[in-house]
Amino acid sequence: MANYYITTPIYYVNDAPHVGHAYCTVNADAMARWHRLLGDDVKFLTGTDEHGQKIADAAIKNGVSPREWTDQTSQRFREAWDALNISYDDFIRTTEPRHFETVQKFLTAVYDNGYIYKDVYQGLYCVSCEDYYTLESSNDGNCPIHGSLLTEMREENWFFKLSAFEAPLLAYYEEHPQFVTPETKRNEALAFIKSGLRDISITRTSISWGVPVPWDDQHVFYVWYDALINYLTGIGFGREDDETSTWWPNSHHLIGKEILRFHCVWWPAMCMAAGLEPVSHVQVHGWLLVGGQKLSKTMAAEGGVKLTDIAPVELTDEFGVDPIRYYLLRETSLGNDGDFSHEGITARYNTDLANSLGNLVARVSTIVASKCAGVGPSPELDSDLRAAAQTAIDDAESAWNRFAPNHALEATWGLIGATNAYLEQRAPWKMEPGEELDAVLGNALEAIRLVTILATPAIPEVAARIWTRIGLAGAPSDEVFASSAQWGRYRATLAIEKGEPLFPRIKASVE
RNA sequence: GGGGCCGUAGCUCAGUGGUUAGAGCAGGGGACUCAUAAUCCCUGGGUCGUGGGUUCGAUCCCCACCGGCCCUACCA
Repeated sequence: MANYYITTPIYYVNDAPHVGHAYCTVNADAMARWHRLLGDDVKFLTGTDEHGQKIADAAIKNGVSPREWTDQTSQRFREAWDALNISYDDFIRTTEPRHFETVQKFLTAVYDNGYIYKDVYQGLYCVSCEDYYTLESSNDGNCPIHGSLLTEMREENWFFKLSAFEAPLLAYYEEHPQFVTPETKRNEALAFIKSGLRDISITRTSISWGVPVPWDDQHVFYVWYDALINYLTGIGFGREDDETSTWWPNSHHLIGKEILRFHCVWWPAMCMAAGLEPVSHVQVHGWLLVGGQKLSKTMAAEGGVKLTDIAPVELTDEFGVDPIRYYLLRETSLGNDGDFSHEGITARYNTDLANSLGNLVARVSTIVASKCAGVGPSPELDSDLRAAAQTAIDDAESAWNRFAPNHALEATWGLIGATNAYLEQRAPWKMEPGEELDAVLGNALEAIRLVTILATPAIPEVAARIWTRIGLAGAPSDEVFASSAQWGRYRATLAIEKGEPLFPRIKASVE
């Protein structure tokens, strides 16, 4: 039993929810569900990032106030997460009063500790990007993306003394080898820190859509700077100290590789500056690619199907909620880029879900119905299947614990394969009713029971349905893993149901 | 310009401290018929991107190059 706090990034509401957001959120959800299964106290936080000039502009363009605009767009993320059966415990919006309060408390602490000072921000500005560049990061004074000439801008800003944290960050990395995973991403962050850190501008005077700077009412905080603090808002920093100490710093941020720098450099430094221990773990994931193409909204120009064009709800409507969750978790290993395609979803669906799992449940329940009068027999303690089950349990447990859902599911499906092979070998359909038949079917049912437990973080709805079909009351997530994930616990309390196919095969690749 | 990642069987990906390089899917052959035309068994010589280097020996170490990608300080 432990406390487990996991977060997704808060998503920028200028963008519609797409598969990339879903990928990250589903992974976090599976981890949250896994830890609830272990019996941990879990807090799973997601939400939306709602400040910044682009949001304010978008609102004006649509003829509504920024508040109304973000209300609408934030709601779309909630709808997407509802469609994907995301079990978040809290949904934060950076426009909420609680967030203002935490941000102001946090940054006041940083200010009081002497890590914020006023200076003139001077930089090269690209109107198209709405962003600043340094001379080095520019292309000889031209925008590296648009190629247009950058204009010199000056603005009085408050700065965060990031440069003061180079040594403390390196020490923190040294003392916490698991701070950033996988290791390649950790190396990337370390290389960046070692290359030298510059102070960063954290406020703006040119816009008003943001969190006001408490000690200077001319300024609001720069959007990224208030955004990171959401992780503390969610656990009551500066408002409910007990809540904060319950969940922090032993916490987990799941993030995409493109925001590594903010989470692995800025954020721990900010925490240190506020006198707070940094988050204990940042898990970095890669990107999904469509047809080998990278899909971010900045590369929209090229045309073709982009990941950002695919709404999660379209996918769940087409394939079902759990199949999409399964695909997102199974297909790629967290940390590397992965491939995303309709064909891939269809293949996973048919082979893993329909043929392996669905068919196993169907064939077993049919035989139980016809030869055991619908009552599930008990398993043998010394079954041939027991070793395969134990391997699956051990491997899946270890994989879930190290943020490797794909390996957890691979291990789980290993047991499904072993069970199908076991049935083939024993051929219960040829047996007369009796002890031998009961033993074989009891063992198969027990294997199925264990599979549903191991798979429930990924496919909670279907796992619960299978649980019911094999005659068990409640759901696999009702029990604590340590006691339920043991061979020999299967005892039917309800009648076995044949039911409709759990995953009807998909004939041709759709569309 | 600078930093970093990737390039392994038709496809999607594992992998190692340097011996005979792996899985799933697809393909081929066989078995079975309880099951969603499902399942089970057998079947994997692919220049481990290219060219060099180090070495007795490299897919894995070093260098260069080609191709794809990320970051370069507001896009999971």
